[in-house]
Amino acid sequence: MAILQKSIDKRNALIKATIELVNNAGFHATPMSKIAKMANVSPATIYLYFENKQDLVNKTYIEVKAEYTKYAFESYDENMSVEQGFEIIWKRIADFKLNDSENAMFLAQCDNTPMIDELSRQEGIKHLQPLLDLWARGKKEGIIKPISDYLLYAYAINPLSFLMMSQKRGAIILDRKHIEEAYQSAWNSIKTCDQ
Amino acid sequence: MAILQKSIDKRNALIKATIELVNNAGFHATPMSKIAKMANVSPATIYLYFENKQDLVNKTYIEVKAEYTKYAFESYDENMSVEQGFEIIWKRIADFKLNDSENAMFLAQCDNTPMIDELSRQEGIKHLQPLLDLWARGKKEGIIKPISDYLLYAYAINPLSFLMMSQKRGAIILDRKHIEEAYQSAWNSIKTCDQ
Amino acid sequence: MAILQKSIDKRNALIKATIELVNNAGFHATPMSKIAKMANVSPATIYLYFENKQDLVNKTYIEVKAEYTKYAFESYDENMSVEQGFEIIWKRIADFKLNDSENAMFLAQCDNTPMIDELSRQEGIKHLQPLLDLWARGKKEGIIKPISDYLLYAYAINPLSFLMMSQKRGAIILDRKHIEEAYQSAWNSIKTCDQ
Amino acid sequence: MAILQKSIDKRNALIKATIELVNNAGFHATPMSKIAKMANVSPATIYLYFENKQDLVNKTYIEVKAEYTKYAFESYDENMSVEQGFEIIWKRIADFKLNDSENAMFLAQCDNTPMIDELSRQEGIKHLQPLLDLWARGKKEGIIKPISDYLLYAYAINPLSFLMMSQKRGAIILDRKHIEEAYQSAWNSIKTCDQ
DNA sequence: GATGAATGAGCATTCATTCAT
DNA sequence: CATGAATGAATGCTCATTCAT
Repeated sequence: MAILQKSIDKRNALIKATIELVNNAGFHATPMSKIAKMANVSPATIYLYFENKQDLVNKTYIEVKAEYTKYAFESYDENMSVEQGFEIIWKRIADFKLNDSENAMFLAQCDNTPMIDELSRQEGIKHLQPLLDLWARGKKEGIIKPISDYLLYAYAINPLSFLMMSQKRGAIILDRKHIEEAYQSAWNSIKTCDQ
Repeated sequence: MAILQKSIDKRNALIKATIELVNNAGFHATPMSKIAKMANVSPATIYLYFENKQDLVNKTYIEVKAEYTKYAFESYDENMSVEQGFEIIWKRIADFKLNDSENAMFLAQCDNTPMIDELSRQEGIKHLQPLLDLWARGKKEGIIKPISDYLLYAYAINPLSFLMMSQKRGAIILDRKHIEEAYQSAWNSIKTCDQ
Repeated sequence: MAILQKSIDKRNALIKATIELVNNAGFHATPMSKIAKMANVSPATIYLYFENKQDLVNKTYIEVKAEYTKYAFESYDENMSVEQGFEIIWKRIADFKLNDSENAMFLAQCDNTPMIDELSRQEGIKHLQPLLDLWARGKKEGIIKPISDYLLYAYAINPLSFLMMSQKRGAIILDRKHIEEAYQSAWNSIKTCDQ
Repeated sequence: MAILQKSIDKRNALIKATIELVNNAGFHATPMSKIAKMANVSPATIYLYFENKQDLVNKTYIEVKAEYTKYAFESYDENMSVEQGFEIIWKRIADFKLNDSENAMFLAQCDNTPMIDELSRQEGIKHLQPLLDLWARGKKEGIIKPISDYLLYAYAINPLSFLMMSQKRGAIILDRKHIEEAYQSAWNSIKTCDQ
């Protein structure tokens, strides 16, 4: 195997270990030594790939966020109608949050905690642009309520994080029917009423 | 002042300090010594009121959660109509989350983090019963969608946490108009469509 | 024993351990844990008395330097003649350097190493003032060569450090006769020639 | 360039880097990786030329010491008179210490610190033999005081180290006049008095 | 010879918790 | 009740050294 590939593998193993351990115990309760052990490297090796613990978790956040948005928009096409486009994106996001729950949970923890640099947070937000563009189009067409994007996100997207956490905790198991109901609630909350 | 009152004051000071410090730095980045200093007591004194750090944060969570739900239901009366009752409760919750943001932020961090005992979490949820009862009535009357309470909560209530965090971070300032729009989205997402 | 005394004892034990260990191994090869062990306290206890390792060694330096100069000038009296005063001071310094060699060695290491803050170094120098005053008087009276104090110190006092180190290393054992010879050399090197 | 020359260059670069870095930060605060970087080689390469860090610093010491003594005796000739010979040697040493202060400072640090093997220290001393021989001759001729060579060195030579350090620290700038004064003090301190 | 990636051992420092007063 | 001094057990991070290439 190429030497470069080995490096990438190690980096990935570290990112993966970070996600899993931080999910289970939180940032500060996760020692570097444990991350190293889980990734099968020496603690010192982490510092070949990341500057320090904060950098490790920042980079992990950015990476997961990128993966998340890449997945979200993969099957979306700007020529779709607003409603169709929203449904496509929403379902991809639901898919990601509910199936790839390790990653989703990590993001939720980062987003509700002073665990991530403000800079990395900004970096992570940027990738949502296509959704904001879709909403802008929807507003112009009178299909989406003319309200702040923060409100739209709060009602259309963010509830999925709550559902993911609930499922993760075993409080509920989300089947196809739930997803459909959730989608309807999401759409109802942001579409203009007189449709 | 009664000696008992002095004790209560110290306990309250500890709870308050815990909230503020955990909000700013996270649970594990908040040393007991700092909490003690902010509450103007000796570190050892904390252990007269709480078993250990975990107990301190658990109890803090339960206390804040109780305060939260007490506030939420204070002006609600079971004789109100479902829609009226929901609006009353929702607006109280919005009030709490957006105005008493220290407390609300603390709850959000607890709810998205492995920081709280599962037991304490359960304990905290119980207090929401009146809202669940209201929803049950709404479903029977055909006013509220016949879907899982988790879904209802995810769409009707939880978005307020996201908005509170956004406001806390300075991304948005929520005025009366935003609140009204948010309420409409919340209601749209859970009411049955054919009204 | 008073609680205050116990504190002072611990602080002193730490200072003493620092001197001995740094003498044997150097600053960076002396772990805090070893210092703690030798002083019979926990590593954490050091940080109750000193801010960090650098602070510990700085404070140790200042303390030893103060002890050194206090000893040096103890039997000196400003009414003495220049020659008599110099002899008194010189012999006290010789006494200190050659008998209290642990302390003297520590000072020598600090003075020839980037181990001490520049600030602490300045602080340490201040105490030599009486000797400089004596030399000033000597120059005015035409007894001491009219040359820089640095030169006077280099020839009159500093050689004792070299002799102390040589003795410490076992290369020479300095008896009363050596001391007298050394004193003659010191005095010859700074007195004006035409006496 | 011959392959051998390239090797010598690397070794020299390592020695040079060691001196500069140890001067600035001390032995233990100077990582091998930094030495390697400054010498433009890989850390691993150091181990092709030296057994380990201790060996590197030992060899550096011996090399610098040899350079020092070579310089010191270069213009000395055994046929010179004792006084003339001493002046010649002394002035060469002063030259070295005050102009090649990087090297001189490194020696001073080694000589006042448990940084060097006792063996390497012995090795370094050997080269001073011509000076000791000169002194022996001087004693026989009644020109030099009949006292221990350690005393002679302490007063005649060692003060230059102190002056070099003072100059290095910016406390004094030594001009030709200072040097002449220093020489007089040195000579006064070791010559017999009745000349 | 030369390297850069890798590491185990070690270090300064912190912190939850205890205990004598 | 209340405390501040004390501590053992971590933890993040560094570094001399090795080794596959």
